[in-house]
Amino acid sequence: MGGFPTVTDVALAAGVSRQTVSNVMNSPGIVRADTRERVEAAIKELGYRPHASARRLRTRRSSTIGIRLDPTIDGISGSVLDRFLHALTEQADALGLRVLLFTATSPEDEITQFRRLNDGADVDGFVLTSTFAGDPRTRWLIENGISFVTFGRPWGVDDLNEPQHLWVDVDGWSGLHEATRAQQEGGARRIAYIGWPSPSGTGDERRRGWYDAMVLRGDVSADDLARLEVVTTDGVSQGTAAMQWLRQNAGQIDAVLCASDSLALGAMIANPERVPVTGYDNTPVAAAVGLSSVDQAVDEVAAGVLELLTGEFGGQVHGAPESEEPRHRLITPRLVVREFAAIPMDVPQ
Amino acid sequence: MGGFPTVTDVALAAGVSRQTVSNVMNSPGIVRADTRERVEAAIKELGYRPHASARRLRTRRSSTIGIRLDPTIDGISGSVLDRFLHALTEQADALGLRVLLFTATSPEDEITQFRRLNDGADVDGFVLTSTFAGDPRTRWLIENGISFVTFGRPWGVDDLNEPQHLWVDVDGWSGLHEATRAQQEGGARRIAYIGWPSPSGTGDERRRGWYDAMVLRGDVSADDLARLEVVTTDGVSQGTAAMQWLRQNAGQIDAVLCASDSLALGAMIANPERVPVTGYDNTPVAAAVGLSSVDQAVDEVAAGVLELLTGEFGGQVHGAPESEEPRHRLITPRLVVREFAAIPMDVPQ
DNA sequence: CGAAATTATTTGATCGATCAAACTTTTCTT
DNA sequence: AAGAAAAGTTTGATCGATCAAATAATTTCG
Repeated sequence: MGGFPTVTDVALAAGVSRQTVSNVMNSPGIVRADTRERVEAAIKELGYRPHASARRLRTRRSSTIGIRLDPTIDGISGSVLDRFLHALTEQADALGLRVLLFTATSPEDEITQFRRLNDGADVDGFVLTSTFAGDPRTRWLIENGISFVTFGRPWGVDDLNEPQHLWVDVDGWSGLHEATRAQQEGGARRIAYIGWPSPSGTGDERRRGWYDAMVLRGDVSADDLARLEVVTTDGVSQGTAAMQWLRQNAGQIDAVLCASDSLALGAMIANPERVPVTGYDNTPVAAAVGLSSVDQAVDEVAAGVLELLTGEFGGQVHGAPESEEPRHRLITPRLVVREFAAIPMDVPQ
Repeated sequence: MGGFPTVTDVALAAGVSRQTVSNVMNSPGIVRADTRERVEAAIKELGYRPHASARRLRTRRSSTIGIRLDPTIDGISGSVLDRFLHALTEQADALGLRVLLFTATSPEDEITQFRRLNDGADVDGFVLTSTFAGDPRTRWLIENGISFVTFGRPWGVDDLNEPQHLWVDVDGWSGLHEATRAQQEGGARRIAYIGWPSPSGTGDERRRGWYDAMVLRGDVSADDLARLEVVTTDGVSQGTAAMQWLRQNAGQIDAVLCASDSLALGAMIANPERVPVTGYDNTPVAAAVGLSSVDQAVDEVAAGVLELLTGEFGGQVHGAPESEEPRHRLITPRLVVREFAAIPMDVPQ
């Protein structure tokens, strides 16, 4: 009755010592088979569950990773992070890891939180999202020897190969390249691109994917290519405006690619000719209104993040400095093609 | 050098005992002022942080609440839960509580997770979302004496006043009622409603809010009122279809209210006359495209959830059985009015 | 003023698990 | 078959904090 059973209770029931019970759970290999079975039976019988905090205290390991929950940024694209969070939680669970949330109002505040969670032994490491050039957070974590992996490559000049910085990212170039090729194979020649102002790490990558594919094909002049590109900040109404500009100034348009689903949604609205529009992020909104979109494959990202993080936990960080294992993962996104059908534009006939 | 400072280190530095240090942190009132200051100085000096797991082991309290991260359901409306999660994390933080995530594939699986997290002393209680009639989860939690609060009232017949079931919900009736009144005051008389099929706890509530306001005003006949209502499942294309149906069959329409932003987005697309459309949930999509919407006030919900949960932690559950404190909170949502301006429907002039 | 009451602080035990090292049993060598 | 090596199991100590009870310091009051 008195609370939950402990290792001692299990040991008593199975007729072995505490440590053997512990071994059955943590290094089953070193326990003789028949003993192990007896202990496992007792565990089941008593409904024993290890006390997570006690274990953490002793092992100095929390089996928990911390992640900051961003304030929903622009709204539509923010859902990528939600899906990532979900995938991360799910896969972490399968590895026996927990995901602890926290919030922060600024990078500096986030560093304070890092310190708090780390000092309190609440987490073993962190997952960072939305990194930016000269990010103070990664530097601080490296300096303090705290494990972390970023979703998003480091954008600083020298940082890309910093061995202490593990990262996973999605290959935006490849995503836009594939999207462009797909349209070209579908017969489109004059493919427009609505993107973000440079410099923007991710934005420039994506643009280059479109640009390279267009140049590779080579059936649009450089002048025309310039006319097929619109630069604008992110947002639905910006997408609408950009699309209107294109229709007036770019001549014939066979397809439109966008740097985000927000822009794509906007573009689609100002699009009575139903030119195929492709967005980026494959957000729920894209699915709902029937937009093609480049899917960031958050499952693979989450898997990569956990692989790197647990590899690190394995203790090889200070151990084998020249391990062959790569320090990052570049995930190839998937193009999701949808028909416009879902959204019957209601234009008076 | 050797790891982080402990209470003992602080005690040594301040020239007091471990326990006094502990008291300074947990019951500062019983420590003499000058002693307290000395200890606080030492804490600051050494950069001491209590070891969370050690404390949890001893106090048998984790200061952590568990919440299931739902798979993004319909996509657009799913973001309400994200915002709630964010608000919850932020406010929990201010109370010294942590938020731990988990996933589950079914209610049964979720119960398994409850057991795991509770037995392992990982969490002190749970927050449940998306409750439904006859929910097995709440019953199980009550039977096992585990603290929890639901976001969403219990929909079962007798459950509403079950004293063990603490809940916070948003008053959907009031939200739609206010939205209807706002349109009426703006001069609209024939206000249509696009809702979900009955029975649906939340859906029926919202519909009734519209209905009651319409009847109260009394300038639309019962027959007409019936024609102004469309029932459909949730989704953007369903919203579009419903709007088209209304335009053909409902006669003059001054405004349209919807049970969700998904429906509202769909309705708005099939709306060249620019009849005002109001959605529900105030999702980022609504903000992006300029839809009016009923905001669920997730901040208040989160505050209510934590109030109830920590009140419970305070230990009065088995203590004062007839406490005057209400066992639930009903939050009144806010109507957010937006102009259509953000989305210039691109109809050929 | 000195004993009782009150307040402040310290000491020893404990939460539940794992580590490190000691001990016992089994298996391998020659 | 005796001794060494390996495998399996047990014991005592420990992680860092708090609880409970004991002690010390201070205040109250007859």
